Amino acid sequence: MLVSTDLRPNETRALAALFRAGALSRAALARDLGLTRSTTGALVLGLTEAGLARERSDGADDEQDGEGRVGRPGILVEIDGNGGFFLGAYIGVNWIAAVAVDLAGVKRAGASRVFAGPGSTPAAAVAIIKELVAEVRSQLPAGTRPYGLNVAVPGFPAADGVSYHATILGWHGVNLAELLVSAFGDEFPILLENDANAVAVAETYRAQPGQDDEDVLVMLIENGVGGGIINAGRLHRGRLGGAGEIGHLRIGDEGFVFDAKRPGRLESYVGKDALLARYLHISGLRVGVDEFVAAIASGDPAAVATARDWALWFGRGLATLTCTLQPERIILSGSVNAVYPFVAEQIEAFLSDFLAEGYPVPSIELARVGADGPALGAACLLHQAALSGDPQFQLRGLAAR
Amino acid sequence: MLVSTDLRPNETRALAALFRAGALSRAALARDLGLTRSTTGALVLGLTEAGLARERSDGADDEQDGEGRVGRPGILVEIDGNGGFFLGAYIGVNWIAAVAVDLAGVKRAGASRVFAGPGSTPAAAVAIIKELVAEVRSQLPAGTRPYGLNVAVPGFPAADGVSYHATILGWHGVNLAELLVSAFGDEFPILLENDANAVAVAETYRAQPGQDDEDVLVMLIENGVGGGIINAGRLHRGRLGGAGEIGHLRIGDEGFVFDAKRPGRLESYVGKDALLARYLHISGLRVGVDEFVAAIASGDPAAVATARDWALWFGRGLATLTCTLQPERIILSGSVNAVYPFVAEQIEAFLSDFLAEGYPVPSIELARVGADGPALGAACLLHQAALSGDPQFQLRGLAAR
DNA sequence: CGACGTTTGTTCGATTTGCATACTAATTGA
DNA sequence: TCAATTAGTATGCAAATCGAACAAACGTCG
Repeated sequence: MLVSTDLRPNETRALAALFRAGALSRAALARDLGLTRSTTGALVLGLTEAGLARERSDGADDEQDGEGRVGRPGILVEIDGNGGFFLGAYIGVNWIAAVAVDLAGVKRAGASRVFAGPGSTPAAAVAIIKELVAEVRSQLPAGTRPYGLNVAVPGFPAADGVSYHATILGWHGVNLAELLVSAFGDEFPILLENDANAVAVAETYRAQPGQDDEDVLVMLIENGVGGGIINAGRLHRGRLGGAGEIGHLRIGDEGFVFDAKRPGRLESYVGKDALLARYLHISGLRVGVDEFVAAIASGDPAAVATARDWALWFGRGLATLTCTLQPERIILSGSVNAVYPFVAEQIEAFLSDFLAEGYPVPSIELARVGADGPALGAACLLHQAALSGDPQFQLRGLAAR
Repeated sequence: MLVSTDLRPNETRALAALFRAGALSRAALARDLGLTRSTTGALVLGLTEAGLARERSDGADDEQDGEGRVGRPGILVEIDGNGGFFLGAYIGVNWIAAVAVDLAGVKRAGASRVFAGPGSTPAAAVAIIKELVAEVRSQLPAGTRPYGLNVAVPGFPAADGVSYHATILGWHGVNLAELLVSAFGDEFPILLENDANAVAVAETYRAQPGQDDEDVLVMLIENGVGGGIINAGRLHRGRLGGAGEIGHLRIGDEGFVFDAKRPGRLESYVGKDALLARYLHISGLRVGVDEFVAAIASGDPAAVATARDWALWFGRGLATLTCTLQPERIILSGSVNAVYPFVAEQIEAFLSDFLAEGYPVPSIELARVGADGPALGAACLLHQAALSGDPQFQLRGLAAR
C-alpha cells in the first residue's frame, strides 16, 4: 500500500543540498552532507522511490570542472519538481494573482484577474483568491496537495499581530488570516506576507545556484516606496514582518509632494507621485512615468533636470540604507526604476563618495521578476521553509509500506 | 583512558535547549527536542559524564507552573559551565580588555589594561591581548582549552574582507587577523567583530531565558554613532560585518558639527562632540558629558534647550531605523545615553506620531552591560556559534573510552 | 488516610540509521 | 593495456532511537 510518510531529517537536508546546487552526484551529495557514500546512496534511493528526486536524464553532466576530472563520472541527481507544490497569491491594487511553485523551486502554474482594490472588500478579494487557487491547482498534476498558501498583501499587521492595515486598499483592522482560513479550511497552512518582502524573496531566491546567502536590499518604487531586506539569504522580517518600510525614511525637511504630518520622507522625494509632481513643477506638464522616461530619453531639459533632482534624494536614501544594512546588491523594482539607468552614474558617484573609505559599494541592478513577483516570492518563502525543515511544512513522500 | 570526543548532533541540540530554557527536566527536554524520554535520558547521561551538564543541586524547581502540576516532579538538568570556555577581547581607544564566558553563557573571568589607542600600533595591541588572554586563562579551571577567541574592534574590514580600517585608532589597511593568528598560533580559531555589533550581542544575548529570537537595535553613542542589529536573535552582519553603521545615516543637510564631505549625518547631530558643540553654541560653555547631564538635571535652560534640539534629530534617526528594521526594543549604549531619560517623553511622542497608524512603537531602554560589553559580546558570539552546531566550534566532552 | 490518576525517570529488546569495508563499474592518463 | 582515481553498491556492525514496560514521586479526591 502507498502511504504518505514524513521525511527524515537527512532526507530534508539532502533535498536542500540538491536545491542549492541544482544537481549533485551521490558522492558530491555525501561530501556536502558529511555522510558516507553508502548512506547517501540509500538516502537517494528513498527520495527517488518517494518521487522527490530523480537521476538527471539528459546526458548533460560534469557541471563541476569537466576538464582533467579523473575517475568514474557521477550520475547527477536532482529534485523531482512534481514532489510537491507551494501556493502563493498576491492582492494588488489593480489585480489579484496566484501561482504555484514546485519542489524544484520552479513556477509551474499561474492565474490572475483584475481587481478594483480600493473600494472592494477583503471578503471579495478572498473569494477571488479562492477561485484563482482552484484554477492554479487544476493546472498541476492530479492528486497533489499543496503544502501551504502564502498571500502577499500591500500592508502590515498592526501591533496586535493579526489586524491588517492596507492603507492603499483602504483596509484597516482586517483579520485577513481568519478570512482566508474560513475560506480554505485547514487543508493546508495559510500565511500572510508583505508584498515588498515577497518581491525581495522572488528577486533573490535561487538567483544563481550555490549562492544562497547573499545580503540584498530590494526596493519597490511605485507611489509609495517599500523594501525587502535579505540577510544571509533570509528575509529580515522584523517584529511583525514590517521591516523594510523604507518609504518612511526621513531624509530631508520637506519633499516634492507635501505631507504635513510626516514631512521629509523618502517616498515624498522618489515615489512616482513625487517624481511626476517635480516634473510638473519644472515643466508645467502633467505626464505619466512612461512619458516622463521618454522625455528623458529624448533629452528634454526639464525631464533631465527632474531626474537629476530625483537622483540626489534617491542617493541620500541609498546611502542611509547601505550604511545600515551593508548589502552586496540593491535591486530596484517597481515602475519608477525605469528612471534609474539615466542617472546611474550620478548616483553611483555620489554613493562611493559619501560612503567611508574602503566601505564596499553595493551594485545596483534592475529587477528581473515580472508583475507576479509578490505571489511568486510568497510561494518561494514556503518552499524555503519546507526545505529548511520547518515542521509546519514537513515534506512528505509516497512510500510503499 | 579519558579522551576528548566531539559531541553528537543531538547532544549539541540538547545543550542549546538547556541554554535557552535555563534548566529543564529530562521529560521537558525530550518534548523540546522531539525525542523520547528514554533517548533523552541517555543523552543527559552522556552529557553529565562528559562534564557538560549536571542536575541542579539546589532544591529549587517547578519553574514552569508550580501550581496544579500533578505527577512526579522532574529533576532539573542544567548546563555545567565548566564544560567549556569562550574568549572575547576588545581593542578600545583607551583600553584593551579580555573576558572568558563559560558554557553556561556566564562571564567567568576578565582582565583589562589602559591602552593609548591612537598612536599605538596594531602589533602593540595584539601583544597586550596576548598577555590579557593569558591572565584570563589563568583564572579558569586548570587544563581547559578555550574554543576560540573573538576580538571586537572599532572598525570594519574593507571591501577585500581582510584589511581593517579603524579610523578612530588611526589604523588603515591592517591585516589584524594575520597578526592575531601569528601571535596565538592555531590552538583555537580566531575571529574579528565590529565593536558595536559585539555590544549588541552582549546586551541581548540571553537577556531573558526562553526569549532568544528578539528583534533589537542597539545604538552605541559616543563621538561616533554605531549600531548593531539583532534579527530574530541573530546578529545581522551584512556583507562584511559592516551593517549597523548608523552614524552615517543621512537625516539632514548640515549638522551641529561641520563635515564638508559628508554633511547631515546622524552622528553630526547626536554624537558626543555634536551634543557638546551645540551646548557650546547656545551657552558659550565648553563642558563634558557628565557636566552637561548635571546641567540638565539642575534645570539649566541652555542645557535643556540643547537636549531638546538633540532629541529632535535623534528622533528622526530613530524613526528612520524603526521603519527600516521594525525592532521590538531599541537599547541605547554609550556615554551619551545619559541624556535620553530627560527627553524620553519628547522622543516617544515624536516616534508614535511619526510612525504609521498601528505600526508598533519600539520600547527604548538604556544599556545594562558595562564597559567590557564589546569583549563580552564577542565571546557570546562564539558561544552562540558553538551551541548552534557550527563545525568550527564543535563542542567536545571528556569521556571514558 | 489510601486508592487512583498523572507525570517522571529508567530498563531492555527491537528497529532504524549510519559507518566501515569491501567490491564492482567507469573513466583518465601513461 | 594497465595503473590510478572516483562513483556507486552490498554487507555486516555499531550506534542511536524508539516503544513498551515498570517503579517512583507527586497531587487529588473520596
